[in-house]
Amino acid sequence: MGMQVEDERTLSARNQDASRAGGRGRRPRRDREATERRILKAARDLFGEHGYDGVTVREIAALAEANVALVNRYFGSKAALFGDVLAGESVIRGVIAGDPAGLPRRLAEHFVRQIDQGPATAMSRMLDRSAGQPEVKEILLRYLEDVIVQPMIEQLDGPDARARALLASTIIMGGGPVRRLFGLDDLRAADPAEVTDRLTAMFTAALAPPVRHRA
Amino acid sequence: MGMQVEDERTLSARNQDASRAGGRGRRPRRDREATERRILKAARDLFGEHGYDGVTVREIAALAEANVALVNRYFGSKAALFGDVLAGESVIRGVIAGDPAGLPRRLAEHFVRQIDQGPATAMSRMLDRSAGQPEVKEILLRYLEDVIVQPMIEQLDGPDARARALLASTIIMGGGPVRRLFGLDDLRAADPAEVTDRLTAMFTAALAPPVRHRA
DNA sequence: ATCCTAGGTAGACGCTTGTTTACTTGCAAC
DNA sequence: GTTGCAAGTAAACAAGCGTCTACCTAGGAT
Repeated sequence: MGMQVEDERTLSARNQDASRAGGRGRRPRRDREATERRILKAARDLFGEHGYDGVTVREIAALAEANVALVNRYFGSKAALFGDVLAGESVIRGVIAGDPAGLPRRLAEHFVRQIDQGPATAMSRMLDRSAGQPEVKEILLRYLEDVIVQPMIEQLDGPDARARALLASTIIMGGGPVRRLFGLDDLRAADPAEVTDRLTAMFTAALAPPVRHRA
Repeated sequence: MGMQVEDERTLSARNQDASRAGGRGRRPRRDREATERRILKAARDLFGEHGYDGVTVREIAALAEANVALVNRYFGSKAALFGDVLAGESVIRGVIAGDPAGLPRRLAEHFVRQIDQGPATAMSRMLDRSAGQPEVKEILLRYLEDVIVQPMIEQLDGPDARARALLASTIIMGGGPVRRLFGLDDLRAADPAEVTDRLTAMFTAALAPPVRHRA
């Protein structure tokens, strides 16, 4: 059943026979691509768990079972690697996309889903605890802008769309620290349907166009 | 060797004027208390601005115009100093205290006030970007528990009070990163009264007792 | 005038960080 | 075989961290 799985580790002779069909036949002997992939995956897991500052390149290399020097050799620097990881993360993108009317509920369900999934969701923990160096702040800001704030704004009618999107972002970004610090037990103890309803109302309050009067 | 100290530093002999006894006759010769106060103030400012991990004890000592060793001598450790700073911060305590019905609006007004005051408010930035070492996480957790979550819970009726308090905490804790990363201009651009109303509705959605369809 | 103590200081300790250098090794082409 | 080159490695680099020790020194008590 697992025949076709691209097992990224341990196999050394497997990837040799997979010679590129159409292109030039050049294939890495010791599979640099696979190593890069392992490093990237390790970085995604660790950054997602502990944030940028909470992870060392040595830890990344160890988890990837690669040499420390390769991290910098292949990705340039720790910050650049962080940027690459961020570029690959786009779960929330799909959550925001859709019909504007259902946006608050989709965000709420996403939030609750993160509670159910436990503390293993990668993205959320990257948002907090990751702005040590100014360079990283830059990378993080660009990501949040492109993936969360701007897509939201495009769905919003009425004035102050950006301010409203930022209010909703407050809930999104606050979820990480709260889950990480206080744990998940207390949130799980509550009825998921009701938590979803509450969060929907919270997001609605942040995002809904101003109600002048009932028109 | 017998040379007099030229004291290139801005000598702190200025604070000697408190030599005359007030009440008890005992007064420190070189005023340890004043030095401790300067260190504590410097720590409060810097931790508030950059969080625990973003500040070094050398920076604290420099800002306080004190020797680095004194930080550890007087406060035990950097983590303990952080705890002392936290213990002195209690603005939000007064915000939460009051009649339960007005709690959401008070929280919202506090949030807006932080926008108006600019990025200089100490507490908020300490909540994110400050959980590097497990020991610090412990200190931070205890503070948040005692000052925010528990006081909130005591004001809440109905089931799942803790989960509801955590949802409200999400907004509180998310505000820091959002303000820090995205700046204040876009939030300031919106009508403060409307932002306050939105936040009030957000906090209400998080905190209000369940409505139980046709209860 | 001298002593004694507490406030203050300089410097080093041991450790960790991200990064780089010099080297070795596997593997395909010759 | 031998060679060439990229993949991979070990070790060191320089800088920064929190902390601690040994040492000065101000200045009231004696």
